[in-house]
Amino acid sequence: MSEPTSQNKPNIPEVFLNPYNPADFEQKLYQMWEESGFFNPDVCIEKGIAKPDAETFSIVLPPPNVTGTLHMGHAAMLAIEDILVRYNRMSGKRTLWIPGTDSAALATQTKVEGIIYKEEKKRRDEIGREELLKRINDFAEASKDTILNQTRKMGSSLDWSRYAYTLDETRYRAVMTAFIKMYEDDLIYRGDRIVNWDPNMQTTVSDDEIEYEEKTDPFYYFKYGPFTIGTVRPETKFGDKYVVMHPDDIRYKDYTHGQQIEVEWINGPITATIIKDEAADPEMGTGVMTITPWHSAVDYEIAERHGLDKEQVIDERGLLLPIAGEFAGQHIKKARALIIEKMQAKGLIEKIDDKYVHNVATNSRGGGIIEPQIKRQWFIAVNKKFILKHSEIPGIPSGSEVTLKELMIATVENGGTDIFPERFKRVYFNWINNLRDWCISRQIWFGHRIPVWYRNQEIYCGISTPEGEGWTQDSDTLDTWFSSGLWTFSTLGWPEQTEDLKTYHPTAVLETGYDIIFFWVARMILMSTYNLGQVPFKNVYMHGLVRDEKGKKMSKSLGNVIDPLTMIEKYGADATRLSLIIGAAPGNDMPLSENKVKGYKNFGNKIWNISRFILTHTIDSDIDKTAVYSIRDEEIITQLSNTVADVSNEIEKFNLYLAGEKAYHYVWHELADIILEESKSILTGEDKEQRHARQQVLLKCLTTSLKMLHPFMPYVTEAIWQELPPKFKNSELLMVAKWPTA
RNA sequence: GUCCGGUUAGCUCAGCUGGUAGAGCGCUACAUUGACAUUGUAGAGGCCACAGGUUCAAGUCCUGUAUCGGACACCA
Repeated sequence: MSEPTSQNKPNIPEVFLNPYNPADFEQKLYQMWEESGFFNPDVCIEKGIAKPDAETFSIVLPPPNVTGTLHMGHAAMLAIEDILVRYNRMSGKRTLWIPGTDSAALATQTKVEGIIYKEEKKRRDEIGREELLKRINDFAEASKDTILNQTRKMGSSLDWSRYAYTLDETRYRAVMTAFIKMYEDDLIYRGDRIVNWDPNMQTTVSDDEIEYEEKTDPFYYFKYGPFTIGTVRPETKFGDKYVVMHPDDIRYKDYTHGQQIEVEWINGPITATIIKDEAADPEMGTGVMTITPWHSAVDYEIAERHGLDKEQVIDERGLLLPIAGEFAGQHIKKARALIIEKMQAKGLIEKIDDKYVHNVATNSRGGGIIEPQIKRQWFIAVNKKFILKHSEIPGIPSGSEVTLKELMIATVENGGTDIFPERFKRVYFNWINNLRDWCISRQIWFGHRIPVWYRNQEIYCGISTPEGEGWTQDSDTLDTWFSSGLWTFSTLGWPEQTEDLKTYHPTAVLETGYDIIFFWVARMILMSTYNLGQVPFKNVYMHGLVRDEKGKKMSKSLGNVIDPLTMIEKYGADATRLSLIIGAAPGNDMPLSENKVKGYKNFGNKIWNISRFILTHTIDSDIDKTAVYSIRDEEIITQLSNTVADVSNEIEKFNLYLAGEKAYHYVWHELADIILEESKSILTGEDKEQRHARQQVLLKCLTTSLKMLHPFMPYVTEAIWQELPPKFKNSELLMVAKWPTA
């Protein structure tokens, strides 16, 4: 008998003759997945991939800004979440990953206003609320596909049929329902309080949205009657009629609280009142200060403690008010020098320090320098008691009298929500303990408008305009984090009691960067525990920031930005994903270099070649024929299932970096370097039985490895899977193949 | 100021509940037209920041020091 010639021997698919080129496959594969419908758990149940009563696994995608573009931070987030989702889907769970976008109210409005001003030289007021909103909405609508398509490129197996947008109809109902409920529970109130005012954007900004910039300015020492006071901001000083010192400061023991003295000041003599308060630090300068309660949070608190007058000095646009006398109407920036000139002339300046370094508050969402102002705003009371009627939160029985702050603490303290890595729990508690009432109103137009109407002294809160004439709606909109806080359940259809809500809430895990633990994580816990009596998610997994190879923050000015889309184009999505996973311990910043991505592209090709080699030698194999395994064959099989068990275990513990590394190491340095090498002689040897057995072992190694690698490298593994002869696989799509178990 | 991390091979970092050190990249030598243009084998290189302590045993636990970084607060 002669050996079959290459003519009549079955051939391996031709695609394997060339190296794996991701660009040739990725788009087609994604389309195939999407069209299969398996991103949707309902379809998985329908087609028998998941049992109707299977455990659920749900994640909400932290919604990227609707006008944004994909950066490495997104890419890392998508890689991590998609690995969890694909693993759980293959494991037979009812797996749901919900996509969405965020209106990013302030940032988006700023952007569009900027464009309009540049092109038409028109400001917000000249355009009008309705027209501006239309333009912003059009802009958001037009740009949303950019980020969504870039999200697809990473291979994200999101259920697009459940796409949510923070401003769409369902989310609008959720926001209104939550607001009204909180209003009726007296947890939302309106008050005059000092807030962070952005004179550029003409809106308040929350404490968390502020960034401090270091600046060097002159520091002035002024004569204030018998005292010397210091300031960097002379332009706020016109109304300073209180002089504050520490009660124990012996230098000023002869002055008593409430004592009045006459002092010569910027625009003439004024009556000053002595205030003794511990907020004055005796170590600081002369230990004496004057206060400006309307424009400083600390001063405001002192004034509140002693019931002092508060006067506005600077208006909302940054112009001085009549209290400034001859300087009234001038912008603070220009007035400063003139005021100093006048003070100099009056001999009220003792000394000037030229190089005083201090922090200036700026609006991190694209606005300008923050000017504290007292304004009438809406707040959420975090320390006010109320009755939580229904509760599934550990340690909080239904009907408990609680505060929102207590709910936020209990959720994490009692393990209703677990945070990884552990150390962020402390960060979370620290923040909650310092939490003040949350200012939720914004003076911008893009966003959910506050559902409150006014008529004379009447006030009405409801979803639509009240009956009768003469009502006007509050012109403010809600902080974008108010609607984001509802995200885990508003995306599932709340306030309707939908099947989705019953099935998928609480969600399994929230995966996000540690930089938004306060903005978002804490607020979701607040909103979910309050509105549903449920924790929003059982686990929080914090990833670090993606940095360059030297650990520096990526920034345009440093020129060290690595663009995920460029990486996908050059090396493929699989390589990009792996480079963001391996070597990235949870919560630690991850260094990334183009070389690293390149290295993982090689790995993709390695898998490709392993497949080609195994297929070449097994394509003619009869898998139905019984195989007699040698001891070594058994050993290989055992090692394979141990590896899978190991990888599964690390994924369950959220140690994706270990899971990825172990899978990588097995495939390259065990399967390829050792098993394939030793198999060569067997495959070309004379012993037909031994050869047949080894063929079956290698096929098993191949299909199992492809499954094991799929969550990490979905494209190349699926591309290979599609080329396998049907007799070698038990599922048409690798994406829904059953996760191997020992 | 308060809190939290880090300090391990030339570089970037792993090392979970304590049992005399690991990966990737880089480097050196050799092999290789090969399943692999993207390969393999072998190798060099670390008193695990420092000083004490607990222990039969300490990168690993405790205390302190140095140093780098981060978050938050304050800044008249």
